[in-house]
Amino acid sequence: MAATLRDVARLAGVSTSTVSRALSLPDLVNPATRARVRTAADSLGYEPNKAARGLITGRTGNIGLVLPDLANPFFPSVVKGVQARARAADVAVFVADTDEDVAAEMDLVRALAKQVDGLVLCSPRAEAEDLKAIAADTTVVLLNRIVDNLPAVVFDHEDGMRQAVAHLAALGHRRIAWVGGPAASWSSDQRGQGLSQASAAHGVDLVEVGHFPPHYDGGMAAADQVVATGATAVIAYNDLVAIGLLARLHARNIPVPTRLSVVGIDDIAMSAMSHPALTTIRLPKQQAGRLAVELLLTLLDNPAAAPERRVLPGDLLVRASTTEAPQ
Amino acid sequence: MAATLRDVARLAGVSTSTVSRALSLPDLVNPATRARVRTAADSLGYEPNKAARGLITGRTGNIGLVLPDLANPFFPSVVKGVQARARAADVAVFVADTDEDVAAEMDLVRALAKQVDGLVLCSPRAEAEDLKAIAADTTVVLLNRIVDNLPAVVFDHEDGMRQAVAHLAALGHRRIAWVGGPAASWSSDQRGQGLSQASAAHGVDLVEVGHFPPHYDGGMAAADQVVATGATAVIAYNDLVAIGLLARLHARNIPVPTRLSVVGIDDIAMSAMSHPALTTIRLPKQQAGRLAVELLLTLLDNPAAAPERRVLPGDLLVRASTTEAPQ
DNA sequence: TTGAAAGCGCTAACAG
DNA sequence: CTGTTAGCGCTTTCAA
Repeated sequence: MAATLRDVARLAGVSTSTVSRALSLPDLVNPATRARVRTAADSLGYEPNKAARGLITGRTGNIGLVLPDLANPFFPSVVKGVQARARAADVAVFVADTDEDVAAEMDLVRALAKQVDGLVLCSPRAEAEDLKAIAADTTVVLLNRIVDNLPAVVFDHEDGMRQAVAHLAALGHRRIAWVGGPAASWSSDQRGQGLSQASAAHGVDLVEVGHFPPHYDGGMAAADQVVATGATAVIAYNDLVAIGLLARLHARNIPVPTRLSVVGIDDIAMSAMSHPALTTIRLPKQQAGRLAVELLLTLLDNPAAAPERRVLPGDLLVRASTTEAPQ
Repeated sequence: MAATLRDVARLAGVSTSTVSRALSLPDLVNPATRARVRTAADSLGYEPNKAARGLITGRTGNIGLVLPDLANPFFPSVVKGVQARARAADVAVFVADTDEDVAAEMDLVRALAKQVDGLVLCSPRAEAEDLKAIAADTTVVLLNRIVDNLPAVVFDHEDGMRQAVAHLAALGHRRIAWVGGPAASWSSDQRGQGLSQASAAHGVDLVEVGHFPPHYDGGMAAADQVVATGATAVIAYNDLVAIGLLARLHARNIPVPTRLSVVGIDDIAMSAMSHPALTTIRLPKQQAGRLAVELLLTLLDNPAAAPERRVLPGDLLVRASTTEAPQ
């Protein structure tokens, strides 16, 4: 069906190796022959067989992206960033969704690892040890997770939380509730810690109401506990949780923001559409995806390179869900 | 690094061909040797190299999924269905997002086609001719699109629209607006047609307000025109558009549903969270994804099989955004 | 039931 | 600068 290197060689009247070189290392071949080969290749619509090439070079030209849940709008943004950068480098992307299941995550990672040159693990929930084991025999870049000195792209959660607390403190809030995400989530952890520091610095009380699923239902579930803390403001693990909070507060006739201010994190599209629109920390999701691939490609070309870590700042977006503390 | 067939053969004291057979065609090999080979393979943690196998069998064990926009929650659901079914068959999935760009779509499809056994094209915007051309040299299953007799999984849009119109007509609505999606969208077309028929059957006026981008902004943009039609109910291309409508109507102080009833399509998670919650047509998205892979795998195993078409029904979910026609 | 041999499409020494 | 040779890891005739 498809033309092979030999077909091109035959047509151009040269050996297969010359064709191979003319196409991959043009400098090593006489301009005249190079042109002849190119013409032949074009006329046959020749496209190299990646599998065959990979067999010998050991590179597949594919990478894998593993993430917890595509239904959370945070992740599609990351996917877009990853794909954009990958496409530019002519590499294809396997995408795997773990459904927030730690066991499935490791299985998927291991299965993918054998078929790709490298892996981007986005917000992985697995144990640090397991991730290190994977990284020992596959090139891996972490996204939104730090494990020892594995290469990683992360958001500056600490700074984000500082901005959120500063904002609320300036509005007179003295007691802030924190609705955490999954216990296995590194970012939830980071945010919680950043929050502790920032609230100490601002002299406000921080009340943690526990861990909740990182979506709408989690927010619904957390709302009553938040209210019970007596806090005048709440920061949620992410926008989805914040929107769930909003829904439940609305149902209970607790006015936002007049009685309770609500802050989300991520800035997913939906957060601008909620009622009231959500104050949130915008995270450069696509950029993070692009950068992760960038790091991965660098590492693949130069395995000896030191593992890099890139920290991306987030920024506070003030919208209608936060206002001055009551009375 | 990884163990090869030869390593296993050596350890088991047999030839590579025997190992190959013991693992892929166990019946053709003596139970005793088979066991020996299996033990050897396990102890080495042997995993066959897919690329090498593909080189000879012509099958990669990979499929591709191309879709317009992961940021539209409709598509992640499809992805999940596709991945679930693919995983069960031990095939990996390349995912490509075209960003609703027709040209990019064809490029991606062509690029992917060479690296996979088959392709699932979800809601493709390309011309029928182009899709047929692709299908001529790659196994393709269409999802949410019909082109001649290519294999496809589709939703019964006509019936869905009938349900929507019946619902609104029963509530006394006599003039219904339709906000269409992208002009290149097959499903928008189908829905429009279904709507024409259903409204004729129910004796209600249908007013088409044109084509809009299939997301929140599209709904925002369409809202004023919808109001100007004097319709008492509006059906939107999808839930995202419907939610955009809701937002703009809210901003203009036009009460939903008392003054205007709003119906969406898809039943994305967000539609249950909007204010008011959205009446919509639920589409079995994951199931469609699973089915598409199912068809694809069947076709790959039996290329001679007649192209099948599966039609999945949607069902009306009545929520707070629809009520009786005013006065 | 098993092994030897050939070869999928390509790249990478190594000569020339 | 170019051709020859060897082989990546696997499956599949073909004989034995």
